[in-house]
Amino acid sequence: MSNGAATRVRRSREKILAAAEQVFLHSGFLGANMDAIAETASVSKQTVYARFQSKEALFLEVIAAMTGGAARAIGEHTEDALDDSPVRDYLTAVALDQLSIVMTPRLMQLRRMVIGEAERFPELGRSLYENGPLVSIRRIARALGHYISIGQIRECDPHLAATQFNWMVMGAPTNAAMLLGDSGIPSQSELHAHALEAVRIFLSAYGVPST
Amino acid sequence: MSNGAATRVRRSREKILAAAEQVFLHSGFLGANMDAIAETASVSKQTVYARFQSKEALFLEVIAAMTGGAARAIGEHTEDALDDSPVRDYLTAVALDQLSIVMTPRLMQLRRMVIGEAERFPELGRSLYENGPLVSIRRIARALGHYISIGQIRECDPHLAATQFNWMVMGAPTNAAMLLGDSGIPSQSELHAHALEAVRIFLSAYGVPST
DNA sequence: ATCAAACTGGACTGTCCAGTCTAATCAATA
DNA sequence: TATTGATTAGACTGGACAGTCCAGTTTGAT
Repeated sequence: MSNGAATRVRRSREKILAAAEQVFLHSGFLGANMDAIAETASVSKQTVYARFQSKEALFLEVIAAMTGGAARAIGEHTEDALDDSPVRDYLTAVALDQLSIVMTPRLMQLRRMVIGEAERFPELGRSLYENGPLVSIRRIARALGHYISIGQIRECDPHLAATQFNWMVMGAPTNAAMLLGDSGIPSQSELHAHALEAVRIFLSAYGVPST
Repeated sequence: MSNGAATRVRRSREKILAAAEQVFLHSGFLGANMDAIAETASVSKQTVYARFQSKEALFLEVIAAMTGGAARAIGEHTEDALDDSPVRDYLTAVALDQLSIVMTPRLMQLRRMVIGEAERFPELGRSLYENGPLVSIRRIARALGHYISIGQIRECDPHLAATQFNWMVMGAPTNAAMLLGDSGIPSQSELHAHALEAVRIFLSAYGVPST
């Protein structure tokens, strides 16, 4: 095999990323300490700097990896397959999926940190917005377009309606989690009830009476 | 007069608080620099430490003052006086008021900072939550209770309904502003349209058909 | 004019930390 | 076994910064 060294490099790289994620999420960018990251990764500081140019570069990679991971997770679920089920079922499934994927301590910590660093690293906020909420909204808008065309949803701007729906579902839990910490994340059953209620409200405004 | 010195003390105190607000909002707790605060306040560092025990104490006072100020601003408006106007008018007024008070760069920066420091200073997040959203929700819940009793709103849990309404109004703009920075704050006309639509949706779900 | 409290500028201390350097060790290949 | 590249421990540099100290000045009241 000609990959002995390469494997070692990849492994230490991953250990460092995992450690950095943990430390950064807990302490923020300025509060994090490169010695602590190296120690958490069980790696020498030198190795950290062999893999990553600087604290800032490491930080950006950690955030990019987490943001990308979350986007992929959202993308995998609910892959439009439900197009021929009733609107109510589709919306309910989307709402539950999103809540269960996003409302985790890890992603809420990521979000808190990105918001906190929005002044220093504005591109992170934009990236998280575009890879998170915006992706979901676009997907929902596409589905709503379909449901409008088959008469299960009133005529309306699908993107606006999708935006409304998205934040009806995500707004309350997200904001509570932002300000109250992980203990502000609602329980599974609360989230479930909240999702059903959001769908009910949305359909009573945008649904077609007949159905 | 026996207040010469006292006046001076109060004035320098206010200059320091104003400067600290500016610097902290821009750089966060760790990123802020006490020398910069003193210089911005046109005051010597010594004076800063004569008024405030430490960086942390100053930070906490700044946040407390801003949080309290915002809470007061929300409290002053919409002082329940609208109890005998139609629900639609009341909800519209509340929504517009809240958006215009809260969706300002200054309060959005405060919110970003509190979220970013949620790990270090959890009590700030709780305080902002209780003095902000929770106050509004309670007020709306009280009003909804009234409207339920006079038959303009369906039977329901007023607190839950108020929570839904609050986040339908505030969720989308707030979250955009958190991740996208001040440029993510919607324009006045967008906010206006958004408020009207939120009221429409809410009433189609919770309103009484007759009216 | 005198006094006391507030204030100033700036030097100073101690600490923390990003990033570098060195000399030695370890692991895989050939 | 010899070579090569990855890794390690830990010392070190330089800069930033919270908080203190001091010696002198300003301010307002008596």
